[in-house]
Amino acid sequence: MNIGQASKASGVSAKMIRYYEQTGLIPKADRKDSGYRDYSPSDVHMLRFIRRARDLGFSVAEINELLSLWRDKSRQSADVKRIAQAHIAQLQERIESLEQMTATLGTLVDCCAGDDRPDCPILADLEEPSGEQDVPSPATVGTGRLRHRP
Amino acid sequence: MNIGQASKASGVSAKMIRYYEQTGLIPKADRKDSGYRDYSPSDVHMLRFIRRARDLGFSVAEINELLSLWRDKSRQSADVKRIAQAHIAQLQERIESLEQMTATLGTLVDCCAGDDRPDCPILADLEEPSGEQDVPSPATVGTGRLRHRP
DNA sequence: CTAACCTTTCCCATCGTTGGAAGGTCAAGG
DNA sequence: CCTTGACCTTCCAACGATGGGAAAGGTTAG
Repeated sequence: MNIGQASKASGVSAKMIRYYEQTGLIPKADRKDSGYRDYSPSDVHMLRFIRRARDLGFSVAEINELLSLWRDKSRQSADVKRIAQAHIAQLQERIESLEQMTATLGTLVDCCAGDDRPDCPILADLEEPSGEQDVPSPATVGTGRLRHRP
Repeated sequence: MNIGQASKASGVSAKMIRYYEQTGLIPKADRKDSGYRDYSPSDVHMLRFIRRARDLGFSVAEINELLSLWRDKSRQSADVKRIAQAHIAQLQERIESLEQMTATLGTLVDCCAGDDRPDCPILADLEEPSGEQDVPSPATVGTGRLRHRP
């Protein structure tokens, strides 16, 4: 199976398949005489696993953990559960900070006349935050990102 | 005022101040004879504006829009309101997809014995998604990111 | 044989941010 | 005066995950 077919079958772009190989997330693919990479159905299986985990917001580093547990037949489901739970906690942190942002912005928008007068409470707040206490813990907001899927 | 003092006063790192200048988000700073950048209190004011907007999850591109409205004395608050509302909609989209992820993961974790047996429903689902319908609209998930704040 | 398509590797860009190296400036103290 | 340390300058690189594209070669149907 060529990379293009593996890509279609797994939903992972050919570019990303090569990238995952290059960074060691997946083992180096077999090569045909032509030099083309050759994928087996079980490779596609693994790629779909990765794709699915990405859709669930796991980082590649986390997927690495999951993959090694997946490959390890004596894996303990407790380990997987632990990783999943930690990931849920991360997601919830992100949700909370996003909700805080929308709440703040929503308040500002509600206060905004939205007409053609130049007095805008949104800009005013950006200049001089009203509550002084800005978004609760900006330090914990970042680090996690959502994936780029244009 | 040196860049370090402007940084402390605004909460924007010196690195980022230079980056914002370089990319044209803020105008080129005045220079002292020594070559050091020289910042006025109103520059610091602008930097705090930027900082606050980043905390609210605006992208630099969006901040560019906000800044030009801010600088434009005849700005219409309707324009600012429009930008803020669009941003809220974006944030809500992200929240929804994150909530979908946690819901799916939560279900899996609940089904997981969490003991030392190798049968793990989480891994099983990653292999063969149960609902087949994976996360609702993964295509709309990405593109927006949270900022990197280690 | 040729056209159309696939694959290969390689480099570049994105976005926001941090890190470091190599070198210039400034202020205080010996 | 000179040294020390804190600061500043520019430039270059990296992160993570992904896409874009070029140049070169393989494969396949007509």
